Amino acid sequence: MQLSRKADYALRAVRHLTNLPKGKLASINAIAAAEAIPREFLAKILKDLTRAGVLVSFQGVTGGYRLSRTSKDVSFLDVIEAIEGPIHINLCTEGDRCSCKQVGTCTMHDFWIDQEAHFKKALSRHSFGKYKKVKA
Amino acid sequence: MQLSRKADYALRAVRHLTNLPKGKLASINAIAAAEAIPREFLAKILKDLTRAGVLVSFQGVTGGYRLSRTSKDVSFLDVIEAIEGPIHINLCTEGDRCSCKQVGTCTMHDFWIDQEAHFKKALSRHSFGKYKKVKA
DNA sequence: CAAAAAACGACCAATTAAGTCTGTTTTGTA
DNA sequence: TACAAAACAGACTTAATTGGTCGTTTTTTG
Repeated sequence: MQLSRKADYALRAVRHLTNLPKGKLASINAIAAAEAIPREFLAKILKDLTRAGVLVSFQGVTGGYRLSRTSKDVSFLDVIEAIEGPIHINLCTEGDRCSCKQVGTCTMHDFWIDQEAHFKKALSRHSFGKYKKVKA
Repeated sequence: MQLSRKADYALRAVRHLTNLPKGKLASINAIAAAEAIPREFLAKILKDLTRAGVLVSFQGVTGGYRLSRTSKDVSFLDVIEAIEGPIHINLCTEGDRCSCKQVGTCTMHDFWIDQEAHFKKALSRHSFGKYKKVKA
């Protein structure tokens, strides 16, 4: 019942990119140093975020990463799900993988569906706009 | 970011005990069969719940388990924390184990504290009274 | 071309999750 | 009193996941 280290690092990395001067890029090395994240592990994380469309990457000697869109349009949910996949607070809410469906009607199912919806909403409403120090 | 199978089983077991006729006990075997939980695994779970004070157990041939108090006074939080220990939605909210404290002030910390508080409140407000079929 | 950057994928150690197995103790009943 | 049925206790196992490392390749630019 805890966010993975990986997802937490991802959030920190994105927060870092939020405060980059417009048009600038940050390298893995720079982010790793600034946020105290193991270099190679961060490399994997940034790759995942790029594949998920949260970041844009540039190769080559002047390369690096930046957000793919305005920080206020990047939510915690975007980042977490990019790393961990779709959030399911209980096996029970994964639909097909829920065993209680076969046995009968699970009376606790609705509760978890509600909680999950609420949590996801909170995460999706929380954007990185809040972490921008110098507002453009 | 998901409830453990163990905690889910624990909730189902407690729900089962909620609907026991007053004064009656249920054995591990009975619960395991009714809720489709592996017998030996459930035994450990019920032991944990008993140690945590959620259930009361009786040994001997007519033994078994029952709730230690009214079902409306047993919350999801009671059960989950009995099994998984104190809930911490992120390493960040565990206080001492949070690395960001050393580095500086973590701007995301408050968000997690809030979310955790909200989630725990929801769990603590959700009691098993709701799952009682025949209301005393 | 050399340096610096990202991309890719194999590998690894430790921990946790989920469950099993074996044996002990307690207790009501035939 | 012996037996059966129940809980108690804890060691053990297996597989998956987590958190992270390493080595190599590709891209880009001064």
